[in-house]
Amino acid sequence: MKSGKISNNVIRRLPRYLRKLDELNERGVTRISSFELGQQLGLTPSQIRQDFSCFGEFGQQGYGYHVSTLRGQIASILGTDRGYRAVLLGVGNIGHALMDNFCFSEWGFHLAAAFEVNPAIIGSTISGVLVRSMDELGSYLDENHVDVAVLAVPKEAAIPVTKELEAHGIEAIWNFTNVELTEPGSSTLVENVHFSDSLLSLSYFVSERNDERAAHAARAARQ
Amino acid sequence: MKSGKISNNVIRRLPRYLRKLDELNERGVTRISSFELGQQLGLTPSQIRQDFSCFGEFGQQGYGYHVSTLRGQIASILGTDRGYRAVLLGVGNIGHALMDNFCFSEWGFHLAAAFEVNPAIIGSTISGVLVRSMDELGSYLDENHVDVAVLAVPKEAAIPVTKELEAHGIEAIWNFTNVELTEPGSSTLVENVHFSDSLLSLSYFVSERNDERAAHAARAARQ
DNA sequence: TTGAAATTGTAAAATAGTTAACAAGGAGAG
DNA sequence: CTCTCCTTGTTAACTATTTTACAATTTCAA
Repeated sequence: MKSGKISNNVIRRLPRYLRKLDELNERGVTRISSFELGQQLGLTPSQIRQDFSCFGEFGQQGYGYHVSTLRGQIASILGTDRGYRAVLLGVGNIGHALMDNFCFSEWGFHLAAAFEVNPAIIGSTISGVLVRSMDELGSYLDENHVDVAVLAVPKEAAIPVTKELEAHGIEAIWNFTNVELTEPGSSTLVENVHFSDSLLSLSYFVSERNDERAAHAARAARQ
Repeated sequence: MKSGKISNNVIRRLPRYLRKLDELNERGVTRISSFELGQQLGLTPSQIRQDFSCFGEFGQQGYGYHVSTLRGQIASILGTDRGYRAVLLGVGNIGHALMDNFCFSEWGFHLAAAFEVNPAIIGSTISGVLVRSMDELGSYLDENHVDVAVLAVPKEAAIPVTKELEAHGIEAIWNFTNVELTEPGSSTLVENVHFSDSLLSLSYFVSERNDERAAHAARAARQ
C-alpha cells in the first residue's frame, strides 16, 4: 500500500469505478478482474490495480475483486458513509432541477435546506426540502452544522453569497455558477461544475476531428 | 510552436483561460503578462506560456498578451467561431434548465431543436426553441446537419437514444446522464457532465481534510 | 491432492507533464 | 536615440503518472 498524498488523477477516477461497480452489481456480477474492469472502462489493468493499491489490498490473487465488497470500500474512501449535510443556495432552474432530480442521499449526503431570494417560492417545500429566505442563511448556518454548500445562484450573487458562506464557517462549495471562486488566499474547498468548460472542450475535439478529416480529404485530392 | 498531439490537460485549461480573459475584458484590462494571469488562475507563468505556445506565438516580449486578441485566439482554437449546431434530447428538469439558462450562442453553438416523449410539452417553444416529438428524431437528423447532441434524457433512455443518434450520424454527445456511454469500439466523441462524480470528489477532499484535522487533534491530545 | 491457469500488488522502466532558466527582442523613460 | 527593464518562447531539468514485468498466491479442474 502506497502512502502519502494521493494524486488528483486517482481521486477523479474513483467515482467512475464506483459507478461501474454499481452497474455490475445491478447486473448480478459478483466478481471481476482488473483486466475486465479495464476493458469496460477503457483503462489498463495495471492502472486500476495501481489506483486501488493506494488505499489497501482489496483483491485476491487468482480471483480478482469481489464486486460488492470493492464497491463498499471505494464508497467509504469517497466518504459516502459520513452523512455529510448540504444546503442549496439559489432555487432557480438549476437549483430546482438538482432538488427534483439529483439524489443526494444516494451518495450519502443529506440536503437539509434551500435558500432563495424570490418571495414567490420562499416557504414552499420541494422534494421534501423547505425553501427559506436568503436572509436567514447566516443564522441557519450558525445554528446548524453544514458540510457543503451547493451554489446555484445567478452569476452576480456568486461572490457575495460565497463571502457570507465563508463568514459563517462553510469550508466546501459545490459551484454551479460560471464564476471562478477559487481565491489565491482561501482555504475553502471548491468543486466546479462549469457547463461551458465542458462544452468548449467538446467543441475543441469536434473541431480537431473536422480539421483532420479536411486535411485527409485535401491530401487525397492532391494525388 | 510545438507540433503534434496537444495534451488533454492543456485542452481542459483553455476554457478557464477564456473565462478569465472575458472577465479581464469586462473589467477593461487590455494587457496582461503570463505572470499576472498565473497569479489570478493559480498557475505558474511557465505553464501558461507553455500552453499557449502549443498553438502559436500570441504574446509580445516586454509587453505580455493583448487581452482581447488572446481571447479571440483561444476562442477560435476551441472552435467557437465554427457555428456548430446542437439538438437537445430530453426536456425534463435538466434539459429545461439548459434551454432557459445556458447560453449556447455565447459559445458559438446554435440550439436548433429539442426532442421529448412527454406529449404535454411537445409542440411548445422554450427560449425560442421548438420541442418536437422524440419520434421525429431520426427524420430530423437525416434532413438537418447536427454536430452535437445534448443528452438529458432519463437514465433508462440513455443507451437506446444514443444508439439512434449514432445510427443517424451524430458523432459528438454532451452527456448529462449518469450513464457511461463510452463504448470500447465506438468513435463517437462523448463529453460527460457527471454531477455525482463531481460531488464525490468533493466528498473525498472534505473527508481527507476532516481526517487530517482529527489526526492533528489526536497528536495534540497525546502530548 | 496436485498442478496448470489466473490474477494480484508492487518494484522498476518508460512516458508524460510541469517548472526553471535563459537568450532574444520589444517597451518605455529620459 | 539609447539604455534599462520587462516579458516572451523555448530548451533543459525535474517531477509525476502510467505501463511493464514478475514473484507470490489463489483458484479450479482432473
